[in-house]
Amino acid sequence: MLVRVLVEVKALKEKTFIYSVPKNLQDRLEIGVRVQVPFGKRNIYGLVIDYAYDSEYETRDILDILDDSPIFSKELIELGKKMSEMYLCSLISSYESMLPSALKFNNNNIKIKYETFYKLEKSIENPTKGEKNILDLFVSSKEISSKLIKNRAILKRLVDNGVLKKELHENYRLDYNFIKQDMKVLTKAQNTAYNEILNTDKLITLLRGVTGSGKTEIYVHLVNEVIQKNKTAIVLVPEISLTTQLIDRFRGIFGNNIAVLHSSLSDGERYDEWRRIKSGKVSVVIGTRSAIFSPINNIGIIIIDEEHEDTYKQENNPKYRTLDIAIERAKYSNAKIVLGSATPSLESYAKAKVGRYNLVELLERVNSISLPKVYIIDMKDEMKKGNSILSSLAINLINDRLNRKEQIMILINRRGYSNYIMCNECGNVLKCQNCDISLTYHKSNDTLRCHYCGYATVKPNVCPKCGSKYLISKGIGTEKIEEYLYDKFKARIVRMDKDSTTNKGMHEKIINDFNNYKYDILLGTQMISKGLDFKKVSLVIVLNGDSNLNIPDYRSAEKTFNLLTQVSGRAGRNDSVGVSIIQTYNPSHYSIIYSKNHDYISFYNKEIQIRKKLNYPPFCKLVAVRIISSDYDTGNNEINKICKYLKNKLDIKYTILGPSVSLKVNNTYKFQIIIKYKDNDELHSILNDIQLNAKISSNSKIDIDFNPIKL
DNA sequence: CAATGGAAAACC
DNA sequence: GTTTTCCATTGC
Repeated sequence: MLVRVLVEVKALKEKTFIYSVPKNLQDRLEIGVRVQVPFGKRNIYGLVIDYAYDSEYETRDILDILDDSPIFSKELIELGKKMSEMYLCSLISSYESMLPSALKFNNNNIKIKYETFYKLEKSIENPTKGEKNILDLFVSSKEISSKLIKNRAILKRLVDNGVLKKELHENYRLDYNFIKQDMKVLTKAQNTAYNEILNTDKLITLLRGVTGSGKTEIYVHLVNEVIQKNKTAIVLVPEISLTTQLIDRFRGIFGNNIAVLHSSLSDGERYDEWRRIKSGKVSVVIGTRSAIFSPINNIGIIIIDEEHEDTYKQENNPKYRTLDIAIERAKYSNAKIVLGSATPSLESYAKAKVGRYNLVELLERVNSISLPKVYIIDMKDEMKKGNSILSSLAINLINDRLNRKEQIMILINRRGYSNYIMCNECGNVLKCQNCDISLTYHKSNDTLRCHYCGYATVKPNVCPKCGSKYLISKGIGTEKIEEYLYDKFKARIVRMDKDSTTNKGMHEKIINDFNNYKYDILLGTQMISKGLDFKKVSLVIVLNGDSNLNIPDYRSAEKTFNLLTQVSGRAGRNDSVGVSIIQTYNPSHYSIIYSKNHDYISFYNKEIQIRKKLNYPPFCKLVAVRIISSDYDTGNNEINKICKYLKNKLDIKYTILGPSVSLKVNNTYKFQIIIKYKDNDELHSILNDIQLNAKISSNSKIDIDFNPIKL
């Protein structure tokens, strides 16, 4: 018996090896188990990914099988192979991305926890009082946890005499408390949408529902329907900590029949959840993108909530798009896919409009609560009035809301105190030593920090270049706003950004406290713009509504529109009409104008024309070819070689942009070429060839990224 | 012509 | 990844 084994040697680009399986291991061997094999002079681990029928080499015997049952089903084994082809990454990286780290090839640190139980084997005559105490426990249940049995000595005697039998049960670290909730009756609009999703022949449904239209309740009903048919569901969310409300709802309905794959789970907890899923104890998995690889069978539906979010793209190998994986898995199990969003990505909406996806739209909020009124404030005018941070309208409305004991959310897209520190004498801007990025001042601990690499240093008193002591801070971040708000309003303010939420559970605490009206104002970065639903919030203010517009990316308008629409949807979700204020220096930009009226369709129509004119997705596809190098000159050299080669190989059907000049980040340089294409076949094999065969200097490496999200 | 060392290939 | 092989260079 021969098998193909993927060995755990990362430096090996893509080699699998054929081993023979000795007789005594043959009945335990299945595809998807991990094995120990001899490799050269040492013994290493590997994964059985196929049977083999002959080998041109002399084979050696597998030494041992590590798993009692395969850690990958056949479906997932095939998916791993497919991913490595699709994204031009190694098989190892494919499979590793699909596993909880506890199972990664050589990780022995995480152990399964066991709890000891006892089972009654036979009865005894004339038990002593102590024995009777123990035996009485077995009247109500067959198995009793060792935790409930106090008297160890008698227990041991009963086990020794064969009265009780010891059994180990796998124990899960997580224990959820939940209050059982009832399914809500769907509104007429929700019910129509629900039926349109259930009855479609198309693989993918795009559910566009304005904020507050009750998408979650439709998901609940869809998942319920799937469970009734004895099938399973995967529900994907962009970031777990921002989606607690959705999870609470699911847990309330489905109780312990769901597993949640948190980003903040410990490795042990994550392993436990993985095993609960694998053992078939749950029907629903809720999680972030990697939950798409859950070891769950017989999938009936895959829901991708907030489908437009960038977090659905993995940034390291395999650089997959969650939807692409969802499609593979849905096809395998004959499942449906639902993409949900208030502001679908242009690509998804375009596909839905031409009929490739089933388009379902929910245009009204539940109970017809009107969408917030949005004011766009031109900060150029406000500056003339001397309002550099908050406009007069914002100040008035904040005071008004504070008096009415209502809550306020303020979004500023930058953390820290000030953006950068500049010397007023020589104009020097203080930069990170590892990156070509200016340092942000954090007043709370008087440090300068690099938001790219994490470098931190105490703020110097004098300019490191000219020695002048006139260092001035420029620009505003969350810390400064917090200080300003406190001075101006003396209100109860809580700040939520990457700095105030580093400790485990802080996120939830801030959200809960704010929800319980322990604060008047929630101030934060992008973090507060998504998924949160606070009843008492009646005013939302965006301080630099145009900050995304300055980023040179073909999606910057889309990002701006999404952010502003999502944020202003936060206000007035209950009975009062909410108000949103967007402060900007670009009040006439279409992404801002259309977000004022929550007018996705007009935004789409405008933006799609621009995409067409400039030939950007959805009118073409993109792939980034990058060189990552520790040395500027070598990297520059390599990317130019590749660029030349590609220009030679690819005909005019392909547009090659770049190579772009690289900034230093964390002491490495990234050089990039973008290729626009429509038809992938020829390009894919050329890129594969480059990746496998191009001779690249040892201080550089090549990196290929289909559908890159950072240009 | 052996010794050396660094790059390339093999490892099943 | 470590070990082995290959091959060009160097030294005598």
